[in-house]
Amino acid sequence: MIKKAKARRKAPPAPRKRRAAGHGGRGLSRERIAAVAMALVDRDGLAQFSTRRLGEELGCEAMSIYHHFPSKAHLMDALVDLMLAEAQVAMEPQWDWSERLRRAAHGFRAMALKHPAFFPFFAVHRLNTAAGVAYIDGIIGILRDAGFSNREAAVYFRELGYYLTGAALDETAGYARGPSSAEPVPDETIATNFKHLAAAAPYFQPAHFDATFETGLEILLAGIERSNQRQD
Amino acid sequence: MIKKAKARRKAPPAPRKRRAAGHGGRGLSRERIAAVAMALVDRDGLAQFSTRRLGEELGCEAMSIYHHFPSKAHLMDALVDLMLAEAQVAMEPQWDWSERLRRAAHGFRAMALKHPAFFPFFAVHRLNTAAGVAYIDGIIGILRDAGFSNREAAVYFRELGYYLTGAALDETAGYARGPSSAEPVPDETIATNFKHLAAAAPYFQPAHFDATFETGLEILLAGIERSNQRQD
DNA sequence: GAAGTAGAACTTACACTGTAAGGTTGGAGC
DNA sequence: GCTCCAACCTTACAGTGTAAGTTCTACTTC
Repeated sequence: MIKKAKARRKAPPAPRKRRAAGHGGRGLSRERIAAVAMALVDRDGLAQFSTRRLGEELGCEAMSIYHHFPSKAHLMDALVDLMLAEAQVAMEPQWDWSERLRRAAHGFRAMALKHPAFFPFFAVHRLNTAAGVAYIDGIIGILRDAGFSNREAAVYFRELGYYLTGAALDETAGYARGPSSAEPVPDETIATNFKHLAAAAPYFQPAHFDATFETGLEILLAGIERSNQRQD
Repeated sequence: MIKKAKARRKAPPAPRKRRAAGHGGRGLSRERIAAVAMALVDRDGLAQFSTRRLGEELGCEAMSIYHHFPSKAHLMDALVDLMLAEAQVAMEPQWDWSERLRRAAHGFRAMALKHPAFFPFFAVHRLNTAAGVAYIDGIIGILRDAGFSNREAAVYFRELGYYLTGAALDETAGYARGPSSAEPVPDETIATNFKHLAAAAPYFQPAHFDATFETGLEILLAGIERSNQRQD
């Protein structure tokens, strides 16, 4: 049943691109594919990312990737887990629980800002990968160690998560960063018709991101701390 | 230069689907296209939404949509503005500023929950459509009326927005709703390896969404209120 | 060395996507 | 009867993820 596949070709076989394939060479592997994919997303953005472009970058055909990942979704999972590996939950017991939460929050934000192009994907997907559930479990563990009930831990985990996700999303896909509307409202229109926004506009610049993030985080942590004192 | 276009056809011209085209008929219009598009996204989800599917639903060819919208991005803008039209900022002066913010927050959340399939798109796009800047301007206006400086208004607008976006995103694309990982961690693994998460899992169910949202919102509003008293 | 084998990579093809370019139609205004 | 034009349709193209089938290559085992 072997078809005359070769005979069908118009051009000569084209010498296959060399790859070492040995230990540590340029051969493919889950790790290398994921790392190159992340670099590609970082560089060109999510919208440009495709298996074919990734193949080019890896020096292989697109379909070779499927030998290592059953689908693009599986590859994206690997990128999510790469992200999470960078946002390790602070497990050091020398800090009290609120300081550990603060550090975890900063780690999360740093992770997002390190991969701003990928974060919007991260944000709209459930965190039920291996590294994802481990991450969640770690944060809840901090809250439980602090003496919060399971219900309280779940609630405060969520409220912090809401804030962290929204903040990271705004800094990576929001004002002046993410995909714009097809016909953005011109600045002149804002200046004349939306005085409040125009007046506050300077404070929407990236220079104010850090301070905004910090004060909001402190409001939340203080609110959680207050409820803790009331309980005990 | 008129080609023999007709002669090229294999099948007879196919009687054109009737559309009234008159006032109020089944003819196309920006409004009808946007409304049907939103209904389609609500029903089948963002991933299934395409111009061809929309054309089917409208009873026209995909390309006819382009007579009313220059690109799909423009159409998506219209959907964003449809969403915002449902989340009107509470302008009623009978409420004090914190109550107006609370009502705006509830309006935002209700909007997201009314179109859970579309919200993830909404969340990762800049809000620089016509309705978008008007919305932002309205919220900032509330804060300015309350006596906050431009800087404070920008900061608190953002912090509230972070929370609202994150909350809505989690309720529409998070736990048990949004796109899952390709190979989700099975429940048994969570039960055995991630005790904290397993114990808190019941409180992650939708039944707790309302209460979680409310308490977090109150923490933020109280924090903002406290800073206001300190200032004045 | 030769032969066999299994894994890794490649090739082709298909059903989708958004949309550029141009063709057709029916009705309004003269 | 004529022109004009908005509205809609047709075709085609470059891009996507990926199923299915094919070929190469390194590593055994004689």
